[in-house]
Amino acid sequence: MSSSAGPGPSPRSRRADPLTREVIALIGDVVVRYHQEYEEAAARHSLTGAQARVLGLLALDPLPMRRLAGALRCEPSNVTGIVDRLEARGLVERRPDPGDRRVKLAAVTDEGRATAARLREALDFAREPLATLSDADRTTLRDLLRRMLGAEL
Amino acid sequence: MSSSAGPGPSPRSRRADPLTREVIALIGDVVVRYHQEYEEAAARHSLTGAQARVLGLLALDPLPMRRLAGALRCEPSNVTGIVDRLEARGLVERRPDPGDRRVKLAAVTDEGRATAARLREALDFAREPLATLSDADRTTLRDLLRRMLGAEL
DNA sequence: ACCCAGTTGCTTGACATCATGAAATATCCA
DNA sequence: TGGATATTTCATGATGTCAAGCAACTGGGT
Repeated sequence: MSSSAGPGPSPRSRRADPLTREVIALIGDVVVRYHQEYEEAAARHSLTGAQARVLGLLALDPLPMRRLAGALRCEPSNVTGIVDRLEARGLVERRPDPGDRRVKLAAVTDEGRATAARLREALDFAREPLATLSDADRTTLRDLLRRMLGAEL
Repeated sequence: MSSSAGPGPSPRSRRADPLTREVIALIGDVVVRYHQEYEEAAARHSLTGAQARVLGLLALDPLPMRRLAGALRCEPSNVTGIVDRLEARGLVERRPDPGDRRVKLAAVTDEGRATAARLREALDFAREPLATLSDADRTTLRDLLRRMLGAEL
């Protein structure tokens, strides 16, 4: 993992200062809210969070099961069940990969695409809190988040 | 919510501008990374994410099961199982509430407190992509997140 | 005071989903 | 042919919901 964590002299004596701790706590709050609203939005469409994530990914592009597992960061055997349930509802279908008969491509159906689109609209939540920020603020926030994430990507 | 799906001019007319969409996407990335690191840090202590969250809450203060469920935003019957598993490991104990014999207070044991402390250090350390931001940047980020979250709290 | 009904807090049970890991199967590739 | 890869199946466990149950608190009415 990130053993590239800088020239830190002592790995754990590194107690964060109050400001950093507050930012961490705030990010934690954001994460909690995001997850909560994501699950609720999915539930409004009778989907679980995992199913909604898969549907969202497949709406962009069909994917082999293995890649789907990679995107979700879980075992391929887990994806089998999630796609099974989406397929049982007619939102997703499995298609053969013409180039490799071992591979099955998961792809959204028309109904699945429509559901994914409605779901995305429902995810307005992230937009609302942002409404209180001016354009300049949003730009600042974007740059800070970019740098934060870019540090280890 | 948006049941205003009438014969609207265009269903996606309330499409957010590109800047807002990018910020939303970045927040999504932060959420994904945060969760991943949280789960990994918990796993390093042979805990699940839910168990780690409960342990972290109880390390601050003993709580009735009901309040714990409220904090986790799940059903009380679910908390029973999570606390059961923590109790089986000696990290948490159930104590009677002197004021109301129906209530059971979940409280960390000494060992639980120690585990919670180690866990928190691991999390602080893991979330240190913030280190790439200057003090001024962090202050700015803090203020932006505060305003974003404060809007609906 | 008493008792009874309703409410509240927690647990239990049945069930669905998500997640892992090991083993089986089919296919690819060197 | 033999080893690697993609998917599935099975067993298992954690998390989550809901309904039902028990214990304890609370508020009337007598």
